[in-house]
Amino acid sequence: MTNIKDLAKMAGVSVTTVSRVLNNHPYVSAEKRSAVLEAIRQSNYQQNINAVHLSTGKTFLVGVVVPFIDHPYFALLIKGIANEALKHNYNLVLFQTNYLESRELDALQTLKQKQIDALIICSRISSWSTIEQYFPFGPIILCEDTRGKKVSSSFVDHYKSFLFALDYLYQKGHQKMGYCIGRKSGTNSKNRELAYKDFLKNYRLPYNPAYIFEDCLHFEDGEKVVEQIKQMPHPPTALLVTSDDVAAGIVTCAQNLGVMIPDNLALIGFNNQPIAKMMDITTIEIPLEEMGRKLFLQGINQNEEIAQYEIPVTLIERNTV
Amino acid sequence: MTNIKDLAKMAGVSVTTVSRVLNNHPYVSAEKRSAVLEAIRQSNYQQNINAVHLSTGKTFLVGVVVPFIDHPYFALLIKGIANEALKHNYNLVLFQTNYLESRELDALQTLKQKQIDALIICSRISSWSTIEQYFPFGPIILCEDTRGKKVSSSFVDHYKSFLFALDYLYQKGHQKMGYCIGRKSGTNSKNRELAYKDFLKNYRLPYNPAYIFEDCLHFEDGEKVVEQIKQMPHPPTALLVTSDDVAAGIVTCAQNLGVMIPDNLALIGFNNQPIAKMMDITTIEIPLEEMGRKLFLQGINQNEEIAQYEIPVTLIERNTV
DNA sequence: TTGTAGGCGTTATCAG
DNA sequence: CTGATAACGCCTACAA
Repeated sequence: MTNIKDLAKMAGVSVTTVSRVLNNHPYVSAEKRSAVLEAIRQSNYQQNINAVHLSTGKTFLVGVVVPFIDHPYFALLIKGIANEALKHNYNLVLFQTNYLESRELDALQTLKQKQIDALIICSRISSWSTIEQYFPFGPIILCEDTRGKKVSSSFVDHYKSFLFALDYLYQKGHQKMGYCIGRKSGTNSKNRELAYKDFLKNYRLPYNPAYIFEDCLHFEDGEKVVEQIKQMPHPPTALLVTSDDVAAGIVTCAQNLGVMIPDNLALIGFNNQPIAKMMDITTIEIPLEEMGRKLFLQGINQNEEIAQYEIPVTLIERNTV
Repeated sequence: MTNIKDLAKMAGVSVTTVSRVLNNHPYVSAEKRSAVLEAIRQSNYQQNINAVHLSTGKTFLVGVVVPFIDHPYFALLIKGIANEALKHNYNLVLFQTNYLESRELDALQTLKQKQIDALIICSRISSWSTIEQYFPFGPIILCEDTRGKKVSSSFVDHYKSFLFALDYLYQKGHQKMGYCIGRKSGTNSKNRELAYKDFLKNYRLPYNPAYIFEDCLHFEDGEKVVEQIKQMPHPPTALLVTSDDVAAGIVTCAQNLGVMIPDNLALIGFNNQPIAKMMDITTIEIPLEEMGRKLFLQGINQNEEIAQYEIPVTLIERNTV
């Protein structure tokens, strides 16, 4: 492989000059520049990017941590991140953790090793204090409410959104509402749980743990929700479903099992995925791609101060409430 | 940041010795080793991985090219790749191309620059000859039938699978069958088209271009398929649907529009995604995660010869035929 | 078992 | 405008 030194020799100039034309720096005469360019052409030269990385201390690589990628929420987030990264000539290193702490640590380590310039953590399992230890090594951006902490983030105020959706259902006459969620731990889930409990307390409604459905991630998870509801003597009359996919699964399954929607069961999905539109599902729109974009920008703008961006959501009224 | 030289000074040894303990090489006395370890502990030392890369010429990074990640087919493929990469201590660089040739070239370029050790192209837009030019720079693995070419791949014989599925439908009494596909170009699609035409010719059935539905990628795309079919004077009686997601969308929409499945319209999906099981959709199972695993291994086993692995598929009979 | 010295390919500083 | 030369941080013959 020919290197910068070879080029210098071929063009009859110094490596410095070669480096200059390579990086489009000024102060190089037209003739020398073209000599170098010619040498590059002839030799089919290719920069060794690792050497550049070592020398500059930058890699134009940003890490993205997600528990799994085969989920519309994360897929859309990554899509937004990827599109923005493309604009800024960055590439993405993907860390699929399956919520394995060791895997999350790997990602953090990678930051410390300077293999990536920044790390975006879309969802985490590891504790706050372990993540904190890596702050000195580069920007770490989170996708959860970090207000009050010294970390940047773009996030949805899930407490507020849940309260809003619950209120909406209440106005529509519902008293027995529950919700479906992916996992119960995690900041976002905790905030929703808090909202749920506060809401119940506020309206003096009873708390029924059976109204909370865990492990609802995909379309097919809607099935068990409907089955469980059918067996309840006092089923909920409305459900907040934290992913439109799952809501769609519930709608489909409900149809087959004779549960009328919205009459027997009202539904509010989240994200406003295309599937929600097609199936006419009332939903809370979360601009995930937009959020991905923001996350990325926070990662690479080092001159920027620590900032927490709240991403606004909007209710899309359709026919499941 | 403390480096290997500092460590050497602290531990009172040479950089070589430090390097040895860092890489678990033999021939270093117990006491020197512990001295180095102690220095590492005290200094909170962290290797600069870029320097390692430059020196060794390897990055433990594998590139993955996909058109978009928010699609179950690619998501599952990536999932398989990611899981295997994890086992071998590799990380993944994700290239989302949106089928932009320039973006694919970026990925290829990255290989040439030695930023990644191998490149897995799950689906491509660029021509065969341009890809060929990058063979000298590292392993390039494809996800399409490359038999007869000098490239490694793991692939499904879509010609064979399509023929098989078509035959199955024919045995069940169908004569007017069509198919839904993501895009018409692409090797895999071409092979399916070929199978389709050969099949028709073989049974002396007429070719009707209206029976081929393009741009069918997601659940919601099922809607337009059903709508189009409803308007046809002579609609197909059976459809091969190259993604279970889309098949599920068709089932759902058909229900709403009064198209009976399988009586008015029989369906065979592809992939055997969980959604197919839940919705009782007959499908051709493609072990995508397994395929991802294979692809990855082909990427990193440089001693291995060029090889093309055909991934077997199986028909899962359910209730849409 | 240990250490010296050279190399990996670039960029950056600084003196012309 | 141009070019030595010193980083960048690590690995690895080769010599001892």
